[in-house]
Amino acid sequence: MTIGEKMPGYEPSSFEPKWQEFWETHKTFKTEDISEKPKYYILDMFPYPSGTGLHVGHPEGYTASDIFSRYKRMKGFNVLHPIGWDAFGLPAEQFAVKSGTHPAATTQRNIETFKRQIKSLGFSYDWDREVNTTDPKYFKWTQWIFLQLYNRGLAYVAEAPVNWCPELGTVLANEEVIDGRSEVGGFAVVRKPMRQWMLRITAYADRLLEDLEDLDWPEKIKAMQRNWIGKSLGAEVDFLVDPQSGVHAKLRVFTTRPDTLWGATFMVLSPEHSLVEALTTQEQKAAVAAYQEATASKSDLERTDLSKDKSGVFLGSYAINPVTDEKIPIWIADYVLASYGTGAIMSVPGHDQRDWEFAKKFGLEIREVISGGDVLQEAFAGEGVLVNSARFDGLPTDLAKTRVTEWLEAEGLGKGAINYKLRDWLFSRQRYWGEPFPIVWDAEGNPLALPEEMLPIELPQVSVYKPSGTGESPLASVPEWVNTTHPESGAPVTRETNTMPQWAGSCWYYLRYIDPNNDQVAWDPAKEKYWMPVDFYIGGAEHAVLHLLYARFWHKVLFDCGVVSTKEPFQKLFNQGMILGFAYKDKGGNYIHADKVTKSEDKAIHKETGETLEILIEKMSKSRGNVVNPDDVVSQYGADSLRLYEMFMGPLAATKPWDSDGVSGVYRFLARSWRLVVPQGDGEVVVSDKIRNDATIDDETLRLLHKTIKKVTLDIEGLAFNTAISQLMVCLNHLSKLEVVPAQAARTFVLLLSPFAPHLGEELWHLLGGADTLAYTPWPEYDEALCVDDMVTVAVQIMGKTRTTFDVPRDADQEFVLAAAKELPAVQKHLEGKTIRKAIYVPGRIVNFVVGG
RNA sequence: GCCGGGAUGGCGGAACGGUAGACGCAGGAGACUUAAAAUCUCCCACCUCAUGGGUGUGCGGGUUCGAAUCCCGCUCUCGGCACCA
Repeated sequence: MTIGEKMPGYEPSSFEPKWQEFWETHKTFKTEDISEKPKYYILDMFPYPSGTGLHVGHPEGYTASDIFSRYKRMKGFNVLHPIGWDAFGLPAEQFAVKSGTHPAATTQRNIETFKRQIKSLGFSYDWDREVNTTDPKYFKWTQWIFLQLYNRGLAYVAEAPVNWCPELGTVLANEEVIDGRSEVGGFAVVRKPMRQWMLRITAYADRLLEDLEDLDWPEKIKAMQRNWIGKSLGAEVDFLVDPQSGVHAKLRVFTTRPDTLWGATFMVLSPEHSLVEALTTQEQKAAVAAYQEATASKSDLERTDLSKDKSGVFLGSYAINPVTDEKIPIWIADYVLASYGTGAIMSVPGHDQRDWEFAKKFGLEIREVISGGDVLQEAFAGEGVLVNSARFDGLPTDLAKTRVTEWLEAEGLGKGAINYKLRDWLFSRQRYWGEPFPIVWDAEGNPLALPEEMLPIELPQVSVYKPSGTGESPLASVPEWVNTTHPESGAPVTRETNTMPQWAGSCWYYLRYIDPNNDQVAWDPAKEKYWMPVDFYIGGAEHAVLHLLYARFWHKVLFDCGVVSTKEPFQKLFNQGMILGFAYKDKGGNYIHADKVTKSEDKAIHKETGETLEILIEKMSKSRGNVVNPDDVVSQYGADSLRLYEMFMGPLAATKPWDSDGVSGVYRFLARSWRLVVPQGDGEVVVSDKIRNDATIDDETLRLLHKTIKKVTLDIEGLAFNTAISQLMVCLNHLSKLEVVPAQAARTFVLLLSPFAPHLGEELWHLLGGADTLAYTPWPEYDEALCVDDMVTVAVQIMGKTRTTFDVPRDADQEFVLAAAKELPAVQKHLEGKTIRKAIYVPGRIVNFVVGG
């Protein structure tokens, strides 16, 4: 689109940078630490400053939170709206490995790009509160929080099978492994035992679950967290190993179905179970060893592949079912996981599909103990009534679970138990670019916490960033850093060479924003009390379990330490939807970059070959060639148009495709808003003489204005920005047609527009005689009485079919309206020869005649 | 398989149980212009023997004077989880 030649048209580039500079130099959005005003803390999810810069998906959430922030300021709130950088992480380190550039330099450059881009969109952040997780002044306190965890026994070292990624040379958390491959890079992941720092998040499982109740979060996210924590109620039951086998041991199992105990016809241990060796008979030794080896070399992907057949090996020995006293065979199989429950199960093939498949394959007995299905055809896992279960026969499932558990406890055979899917959090990484642990090791191999006064523990300079491949971080190859003395005893010690995962810095950044420059404490308690909790947290759903669960965990620990005043950090959470982009594929199935495509009508044509391409709507990514850069949109249409389009596309929560043509629509709206105030002329920017201070507002305009204030206000509160914008369009369409525009009406319109298009808002406000900035001008109020019309259009239906409409006074009574409706010619026609059986009038809405005969 | 969302014109999307399709994009017609761009005005679900009538919110039922909206049963689709005993 070319901007009209006549000056002074709507030219965002002529004033957008000016206002950005104004806000910056006047510190317009500087937040008072503590104020008499009510507080409102609105937070964007912590961005990772990647090398590729922003794409149009990023500003969606930022724009929404900015609109809300600006609105809240105008409503009289003291608003905390900060931004910063989650800047540790793998990409900068991988770049360092390849190029030798220090990750700090890469990080710095990326942050500058992000800042430039973000600032060009006019977001109202308090830049004095910017934080950066890689800054020693910041990670000093990340390390301090780790010490609090350590001192409370929540951080420990364990030799644990971990997700080892040879390609990345590091271990990964369960959450960073997707389908047996690394989330970053998609490399294969194998299991390998290693010494690792773990955080005891499982100790908080119940609180993390229960406290979800009071949070104003999307149900979907709560469900995902509940699912991740995976609380199961059941029982632990002890199975005695058959004394004839010569082994005196008990096998403990966890089951959620104690009511099916009479149907347990065999047992299965995980291949890693500690009693496997002892329970393996001589004849089975070779087969068992081979199976264990095969399992160990399998990747998690192979091991969890559902479509594969059940596999397993008989150990040769037997256990005694404690309720039937029968001998049942003990097997190992990889469908039983070492890391869940006790690593052993009682197999009830009649009532568990996995056990059923296993029994079928190996010819094991399937016994029905719950009636209601046909266990010869498939396992019956539903609820039913107990059979073949001695004195418990006839009990329904739920009652039987309780009764059997009570009986097991009384008999000393078992007890009620709870299990969680949630595992402790694997907290160390074999990387350079992360926070060092404030831990040293003594000569005996005991970890010692360094005193708080020594923080921060900074990263040393290294010459090589590549992981050694042995599982040690690049820090291990810096002896002058590793070898040190203990500050108190003076004894020689070695530093922990692992670093913390990227999640560490983002677990508490929202607390640092409250008091970002404090070098005495992590944050001032009085300020924390004033600002917490975060009132509104906006970000993508990709953080549903990882970041949000970890941050909640840390927050609860800090709460127990008495350093935060709320038990939850984020009161309200909202996930904006993903923005997709049009992608194009040729006949060969290759993606064609959007630059090489012309769209005409509904077809996409390859500019060079003329081939008609397939049009797809997919997630934006470099490889698909469908990334839209906000810089391009800003230079073509201006920041306000980008912001407005992001919000106008559809509901904030919805996934929606970016259509660059759509930007021109909102651009045209902003240009018409400009022309409402500044006429198309040939000279300098002057306010239109149609705008008059002395003009009185006609009734129709006044009512439309109040309706608009109401709709925009309620829509902002409900995050329905798309419909707020459409109402502003309706309002402007009307104002544009007026011969004389009362200045008061124009000013109100500008105020309502300003959170969405703040640059244009400020510029027009200024032209209309407003003082320096409108950022703190009170938000317009509406009069409910002026939000309705005196005359309303009522639809007239015969048998629920609309036949015509007519206007009546809003407060006309039913009798009058029904009588008037009957007289309408269009109604008469349909009533002819018929009897009105029932007449309904919904005031101001509809008349419906039910007829018969 | 389990848990969540969705499905409305050519497209993005609006609609307290009450006139389905607001607002915008694309498209069409016109005005202005030497012309184009920009701007402005109007049209724009489908069918039809058009001042009217009929059909329409993924499919099939139901509740109701009245259903895109509520209930029951499906289909398709997008996210997430997935051998968790």
